[in-house]
Amino acid sequence: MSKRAEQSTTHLRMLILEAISSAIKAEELPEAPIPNFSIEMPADRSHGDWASNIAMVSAKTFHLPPQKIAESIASHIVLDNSYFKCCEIAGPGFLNFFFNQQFYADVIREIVQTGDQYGHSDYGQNQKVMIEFVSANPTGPMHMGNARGGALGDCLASLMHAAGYDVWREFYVNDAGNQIEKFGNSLEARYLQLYLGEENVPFPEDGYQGQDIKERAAEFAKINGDQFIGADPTMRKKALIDYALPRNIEKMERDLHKYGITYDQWFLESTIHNNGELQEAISALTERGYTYEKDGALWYKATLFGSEKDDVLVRQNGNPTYFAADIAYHRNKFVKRGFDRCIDIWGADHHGHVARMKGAMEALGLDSSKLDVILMQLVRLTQNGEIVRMSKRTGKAIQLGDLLDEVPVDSARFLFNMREANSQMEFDLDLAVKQDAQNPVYYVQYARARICSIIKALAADGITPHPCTDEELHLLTATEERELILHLSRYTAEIIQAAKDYNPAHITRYVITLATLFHKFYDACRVRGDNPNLTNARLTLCTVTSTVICNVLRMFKISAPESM
RNA sequence: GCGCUGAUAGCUCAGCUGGAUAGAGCAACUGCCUUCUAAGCAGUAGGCCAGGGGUUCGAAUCCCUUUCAGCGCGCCA
Repeated sequence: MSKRAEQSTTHLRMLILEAISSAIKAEELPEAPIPNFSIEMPADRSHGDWASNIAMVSAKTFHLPPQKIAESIASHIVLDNSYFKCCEIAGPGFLNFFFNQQFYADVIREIVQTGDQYGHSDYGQNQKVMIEFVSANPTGPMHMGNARGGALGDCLASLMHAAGYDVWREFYVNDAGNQIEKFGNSLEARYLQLYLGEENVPFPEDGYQGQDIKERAAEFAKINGDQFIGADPTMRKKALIDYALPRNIEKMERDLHKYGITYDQWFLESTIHNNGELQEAISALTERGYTYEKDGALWYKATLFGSEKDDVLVRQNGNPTYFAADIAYHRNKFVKRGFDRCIDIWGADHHGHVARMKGAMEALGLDSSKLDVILMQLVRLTQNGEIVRMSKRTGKAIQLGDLLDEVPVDSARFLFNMREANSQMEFDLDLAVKQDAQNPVYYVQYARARICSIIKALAADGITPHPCTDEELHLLTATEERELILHLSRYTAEIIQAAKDYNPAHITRYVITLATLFHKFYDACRVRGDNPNLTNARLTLCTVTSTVICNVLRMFKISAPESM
């Protein structure tokens, strides 16, 4: 909600409490502790702009029927100098409050004044928040899950920035460990196959099958020729990895950039292996007595922190596990870099890892509640009504790059943020490619384009908006106008709510509703008319609506064309 | 076997920490363009909120349970 609206609810709470006091003084209500009560917006607008359940929840303590309590409060409440014009008693004892004209006028003024900052708040108090997302394996191209994670993470970051957090975007690059080994083995096999024939060089069973591996090997061969055929296998693999890995990372960076995503940092897992922090983290656990040796491996006592079994940190062969590195990485986020809060976006198939990771934070003496993991369900890609399978291994899977070749970025970013992370979603390729009304992103953009068109058409006749007087703004009394202004007034609160819930989908829904309310207004109220005062007020309403639509779209890095 | 998610209109999904007759968009049907973009609006139809218990003034929402679905329980990442 706008500052106005927010003030209105805290103010209202105070007014209700004062009314109860007067009612007690007048001996209409007995002295009794007042329980917690809510002030919320009813789904049905005819039930007021704010409704309170005070009479119902206090029925017990006052030993009176809710209706009676409501009547007493209503008769004692003083609404002068507030944003409310009246209070009604309804249903089982709800108190329904209605905004007065001044409220609507002030909402519009506030948006005019704050402009592209409207919606921003200091709710987050500038806390340092890291959002780590996508973090795809650099061993191959990114898939559809990464596409969803990218849209989600990036928009969430912008959302939290708007809510007053100091946001940091990070990509964790798994450039160490087992899968890099596999990567090397796969590259090596493809490289050798080029010279020795596919039938003479077996491809590793657990190798990466993708076409991209062949391509990288071929590029490498083009540069280096056959000089590595007889080389030491370790050297050969290292050379191949050193060639291919940076290129894969660059490709991801390029693809994500095309997608509108720029990270503050690409954090290499290998840095933690090399700078001693991995060892530090392990030592920290050992010092606290949470490790032991068994079967030649170093174990972490995860069972002390809620897990069903302990976990290996250092394998028998001396190599640290992924989990050990991940512990060190998260320790780095909190201890070394001092983030107040860290959000990880993971695929839902990693949910088993969440409790372990949080447990490990506790084991290190860190507050695990500062680590939040958003689990993202998989995306089902559909086309022509059929599910398109995706697999990183088949080499035929639809990749993020392919998606962006087909689907406009605006469309992808919006559609991936239509559903909550935790719900499985269907991504309809046909719909995403379609540049028409069925695609919600166009519906929203169209509303804004319409506004631009109105402004342009009126300007052509010399009618331009100028600062509104109260008198003019008080002319906006139609239901469609009121509904639209009311919705505009809630934007800041919606941002805060969405930030609290880590849920950008809340905002895509908000802006769709905003577009709908504008279209309804457009249909019911003509801007151009005989009354210049009303025209000016409506033109201003159009302008502030456009401001809010643009604020949302800009926040999500979606374009807002002036004409369509 | 243990655990994590989820189940709401034909389809895709909302429904905020319990609130007033359960919502939207697609799809179907009916209307609305000599007036600011019809990429729009209005209307009709569509529901035992998976089943069953409980908690209370009040449950789609909270608790228990059953069924079904997806996933996880590696010295993989």
